[in-house]
Amino acid sequence: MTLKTSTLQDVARVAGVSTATVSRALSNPKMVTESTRTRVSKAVETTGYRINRAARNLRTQRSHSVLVLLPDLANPFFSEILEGISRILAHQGYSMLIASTGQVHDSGERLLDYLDDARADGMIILDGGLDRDVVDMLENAGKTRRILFACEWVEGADFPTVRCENHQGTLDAVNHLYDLGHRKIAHVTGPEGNVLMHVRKDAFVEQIAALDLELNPGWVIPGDFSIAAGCRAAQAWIGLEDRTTAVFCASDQLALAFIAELSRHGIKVPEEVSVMGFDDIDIAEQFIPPLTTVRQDRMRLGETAANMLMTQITYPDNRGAGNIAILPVSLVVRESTAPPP
Amino acid sequence: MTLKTSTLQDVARVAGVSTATVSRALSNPKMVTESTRTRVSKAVETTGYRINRAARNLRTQRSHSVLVLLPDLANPFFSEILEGISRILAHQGYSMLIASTGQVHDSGERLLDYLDDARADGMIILDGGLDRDVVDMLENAGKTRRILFACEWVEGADFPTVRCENHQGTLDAVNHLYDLGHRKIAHVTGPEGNVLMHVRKDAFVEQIAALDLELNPGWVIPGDFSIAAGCRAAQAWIGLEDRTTAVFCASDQLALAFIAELSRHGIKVPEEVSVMGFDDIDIAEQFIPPLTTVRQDRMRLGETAANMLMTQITYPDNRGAGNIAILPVSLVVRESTAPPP
DNA sequence: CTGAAAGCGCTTACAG
DNA sequence: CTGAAAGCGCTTACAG
Repeated sequence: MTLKTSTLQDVARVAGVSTATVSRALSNPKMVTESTRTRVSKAVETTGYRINRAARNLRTQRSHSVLVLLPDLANPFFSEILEGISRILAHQGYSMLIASTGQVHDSGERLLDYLDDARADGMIILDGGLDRDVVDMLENAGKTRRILFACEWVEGADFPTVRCENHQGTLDAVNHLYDLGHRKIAHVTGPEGNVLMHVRKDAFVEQIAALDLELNPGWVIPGDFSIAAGCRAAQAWIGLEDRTTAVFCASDQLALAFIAELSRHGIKVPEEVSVMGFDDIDIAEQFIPPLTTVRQDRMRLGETAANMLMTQITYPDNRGAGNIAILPVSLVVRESTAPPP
Repeated sequence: MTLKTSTLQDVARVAGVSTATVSRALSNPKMVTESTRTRVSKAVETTGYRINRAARNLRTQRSHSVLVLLPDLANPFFSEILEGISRILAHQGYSMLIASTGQVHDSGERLLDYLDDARADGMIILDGGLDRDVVDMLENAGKTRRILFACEWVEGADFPTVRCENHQGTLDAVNHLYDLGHRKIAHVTGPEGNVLMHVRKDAFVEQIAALDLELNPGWVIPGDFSIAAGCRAAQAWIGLEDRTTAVFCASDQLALAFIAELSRHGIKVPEEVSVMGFDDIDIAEQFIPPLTTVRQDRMRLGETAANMLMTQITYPDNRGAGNIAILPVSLVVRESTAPPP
């Protein structure tokens, strides 16, 4: 029943040394003699001492925590990335703060405040759709070495980033459909203004051209990464005068909802149309039909992001090296794609 | 390009008042005259002052953050609960720290440390499967008013909790299947040792008895809330000598994987067997067939949990009142259930 | 290797 | 209504 937690002072008194020595024994054991070390250890034990992080943070000007900014807390795509980030941070004694872009905005805070008010030493941003002025503010504040973009990024800004091979993944997807015999392929895009949306769409258009395939204007269907957009996109596809035999969706959530909406209209996948996603979220494999998709190793992405950020925070002057990591993707062929009817 | 952030001192100097006055003007505006207030505001503006939270935290002995403990960061069930929690916290100027039980353990920390080392003012625990000695430690430390269990809870411990009507939801599920004409119903359980597993299983067994239905020992299939367990449970069900015509799964993830595995074995839902879940995660509605399930309002659950915890933290002496909130559930009938073949 | 002392940036009784 | 001063609990040059 420890009601009042003990301080460094208490430990020092019990061990019969100064607080400076206790501090050293704890944070840099080899600076003190073996005998002091054991006396301090014992004193820590008997007093039940726990460091007060608020005090240490104030003194060292470090918060020992990192903010992870998500576009949307409800999207399961991020769960495993968080797992990866958290694993690395915990290992280094860092805590993980989470916020979503919308809520930071709604509560009237500025993103930069997290860094400025000593709440976070750095941030991992998973939202490439940040308002341009927010991005500018971060950049102008000279905080680029405390910020890292993961999955998404901001074109033209000087932030380190880790992302996956979006371009290659998209080519793989289109080629897979082509190899199955599809010649009319549609694309459901991510949200307008999002980098991933552009990269994947551009790669799609590029490869369609490279394969010398037809591409009607209506075959590029605007969406975002949500379930609702997938349903809407399916309705748009159904309404097409000249339907395609295959559809490449910019995310799994989109693809799953797309297939579900088709199903509600009695259209069967892959018998009547092949559908692919991007991401390989957990449920993709359990869907009926199991979803053909492009796999991103989200755990590794999270780990890589956290490692890079920790390095930057620890060695802020190490400019240049390791500013960008691009992780491989892999095509996962399952049953939502088949030769055209 | 603010390189050095300014302090209260700087503001005080510019405004021509003491730091005490600046502090008051900022945190308790009505304590100072209108004219001082405007002078301070201007000084804040020109200096670009942001409060240093580490300093405030040390001084006030409050961290203004809350830890949310998840059993598993990768499970999408929690995403929307986080959204609810985060919304309330952000509104009150609190930050949200996230960790998973496994990682706290792996990194050699004790859960109690978050409270003891001034990292968090309170915690919301979403993991009822905590080791008994961890729970005892939390209870013995007298921190029960800083901790709240949400969704899950610990039997016999004196922690406030918010949860949903698990018992009623289970009865609704069984009754729904009964009303469709099912007389042989199986149950795939949650993880051994988990409260929800017990409550739902007991309610299931109770209602089966109340309806005077048969219940073979093999019809209660052990699982956990994961996808893998759903697949395993399906295999167990398939291997049954005397198969049931309906299955009630303790979670949606379980149910979705169960159906997927059946599908791999050529067994159709609901034509050959009806399957239900519990939770109503986003993807449930998009599954094929759309999943019949018991809906928990996860956003509201998160909001309620956060509100209750904030009240406890703010008024720690308000014992007794509002120690438990039980939220209603609702049956959502979709297409994974039908009359028996 | 160890200690005395300053100081990180706030808030809050205590006086006036 | 406002200010001078103490202090939250650490860490770290600076001496010795």
